[in-house]
Amino acid sequence: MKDIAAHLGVSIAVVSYVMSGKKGRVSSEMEAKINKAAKELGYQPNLIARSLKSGKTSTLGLIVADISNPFFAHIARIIEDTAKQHGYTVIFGSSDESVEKSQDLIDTFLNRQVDGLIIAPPAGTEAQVKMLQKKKMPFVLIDRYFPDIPTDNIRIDNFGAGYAAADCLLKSGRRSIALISYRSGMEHIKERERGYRQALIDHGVAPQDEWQIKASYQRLESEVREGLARLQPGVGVDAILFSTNSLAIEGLKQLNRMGLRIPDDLGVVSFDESDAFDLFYVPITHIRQSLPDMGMEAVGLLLRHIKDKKHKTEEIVVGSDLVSGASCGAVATKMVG
Amino acid sequence: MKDIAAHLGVSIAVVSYVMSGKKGRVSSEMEAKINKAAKELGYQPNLIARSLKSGKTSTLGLIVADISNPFFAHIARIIEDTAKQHGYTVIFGSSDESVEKSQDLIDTFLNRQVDGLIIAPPAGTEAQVKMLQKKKMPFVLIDRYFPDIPTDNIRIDNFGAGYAAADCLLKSGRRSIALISYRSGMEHIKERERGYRQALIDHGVAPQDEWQIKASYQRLESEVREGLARLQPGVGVDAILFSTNSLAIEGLKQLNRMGLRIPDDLGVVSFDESDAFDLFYVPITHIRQSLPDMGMEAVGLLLRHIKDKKHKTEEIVVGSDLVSGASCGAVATKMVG
DNA sequence: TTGCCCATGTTAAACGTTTAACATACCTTA
DNA sequence: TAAGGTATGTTAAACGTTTAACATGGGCAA
Repeated sequence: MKDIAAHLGVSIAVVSYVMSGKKGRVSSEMEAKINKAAKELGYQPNLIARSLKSGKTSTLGLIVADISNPFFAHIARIIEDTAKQHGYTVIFGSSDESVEKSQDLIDTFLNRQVDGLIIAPPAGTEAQVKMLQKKKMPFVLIDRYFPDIPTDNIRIDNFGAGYAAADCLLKSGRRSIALISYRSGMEHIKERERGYRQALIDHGVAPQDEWQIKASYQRLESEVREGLARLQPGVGVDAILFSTNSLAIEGLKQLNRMGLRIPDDLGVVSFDESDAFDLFYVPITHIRQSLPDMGMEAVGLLLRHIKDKKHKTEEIVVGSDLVSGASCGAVATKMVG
Repeated sequence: MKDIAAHLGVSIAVVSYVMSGKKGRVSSEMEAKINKAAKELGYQPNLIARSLKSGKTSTLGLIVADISNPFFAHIARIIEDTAKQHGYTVIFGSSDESVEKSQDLIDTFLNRQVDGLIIAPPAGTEAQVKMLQKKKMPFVLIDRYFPDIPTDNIRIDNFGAGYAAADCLLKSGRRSIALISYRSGMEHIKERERGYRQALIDHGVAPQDEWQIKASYQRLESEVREGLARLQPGVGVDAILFSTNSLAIEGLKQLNRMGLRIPDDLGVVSFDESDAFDLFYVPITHIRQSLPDMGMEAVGLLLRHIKDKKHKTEEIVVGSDLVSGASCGAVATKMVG
């Protein structure tokens, strides 16, 4: 801008007026001259300076458990696109379900003056969420949420989805159904568990504690292995419900290794999507969450909150549906394609 | 900082000196007082202001074809981690293999004053790359590269990998081997094609033009379908080599639909990794690129280039290997696990 | 005692924008 | 013709840092 002003022998202010598109502030001849000079000199605005002045960065921070997990990668893509449509750029970080990394990322993003945050919060980060609220930093939670802390959040009907998943297995005649989930105790997982239990009860099956296997994010492989050993699938239980895609992928690998056939020896249903579910020798029935809706709603809600700081908190439930493969068991009737 | 200075009745400068860790510039009592006040008042540095002054943002821009593609999502994760270790944050964007979107992202990132860029460039973006060079903006290319433009870049030995992939099929007794790849004409794909052809020739098989199917990124499904129809797999060709994971996923879905059995009716090898390859009814033999190396080297090289603008360009070839499944055809001898 | 140096703190300019407040000249209108 | 309005440009302060240059006072050597 300085160069343009000097080149034309005018003040920096008038250049700024035309560059920032203020109408009616400068004559049209001057505007033309300045635009011409700007093009010639290849002017590009310095967004950092702009941000410093305006206090806005047009940047959103995205914190997920792991960007390389297809579930989050897919959401990230939607968020990126939606944010761009509104002139925002996204910076991201992976928390690995760690409280410390999450705090670290939040601090980093705050220091970088992001305008808002989209977070899939790890278990145990209630304090971080409250801190954001105290600082009046706009944010929305996705996928997970804290029932005791009212916040903007986007999620599916986890109870209903858990119910539908178990229901599918029960309707196929399965009676002893295991649930493999994360140990974290996050509410969305608990809801899925509740849905699963209710479905069992509604079908006259008493849920057994030993059917519920918990694995930790950090030691997925070994704990899934131990869990499966305890379950004795095919003998002890006749079906398994996985509450996330990563659990299912790991579980299916091990079931393959154990030589179990699905759905003959064992019925299987999972949450989330994966190319592997579609291409498995029997397509895996799974709960599909509407990731486009989740991402778009998250950005939309966040931007509304950024623009109107007094915005009351909203909880948005987006769609999910059961995609029928043949892994439940009733091959003939369930196959969809 | 202003608050701290006022609170202590000192100048802003001395606060700045201790906050930015300048040693020997301020007495230790003063330093202690200021640190205490900073903690009490919850001071957090404004990185935007810092950046404006220093001209450095400690931010890297990452441009990939699609962050929701597991290949790029995985690289993104490595890059994120490596960048964080060095105090850098990553902003990302997906080009969808579009020249315009790529230009758009580059412009956005430059305006945001990123310190450097990591780019998987779409076909036809030579001019963009040259523009970056003219502006002396540090960047490194990953996965793809332009043979006519010397740039920092990280890639695998695409010729060797293509050769190894085809070799595996040939050694299993396949003679008519199709290659399905992207139409883009990017050098890394061409190299894979050259490797494939050379392997055929070395095994005394004359490559047929009609064995080479090209699909465009934007119309993947229909063009793969048409390509497969022309190939008549199982009749016209006895094996298919896919040059990327997305092509393979799409292709395998359609082969399933066509009722073809692998490896009995058709041998298959793919590039890249996927959970679906491991969990397919027969594990898919594939070329695994060392993503950790690619990501870490990319960040390392970029930071070297940022620190030393006179750094001469480097081309780094990272490892790749053939992960044997049973999809080549020689089930008995090839199975690995 | 004088003169210097050193340690420590302050002042002010700068980074690239934005924008309120001011200045100027011209045009109306009565 | 005078008063007021309008159109257009300039000045300068501000955003939150950093840092060169300057100021001050005390300690030390000769």
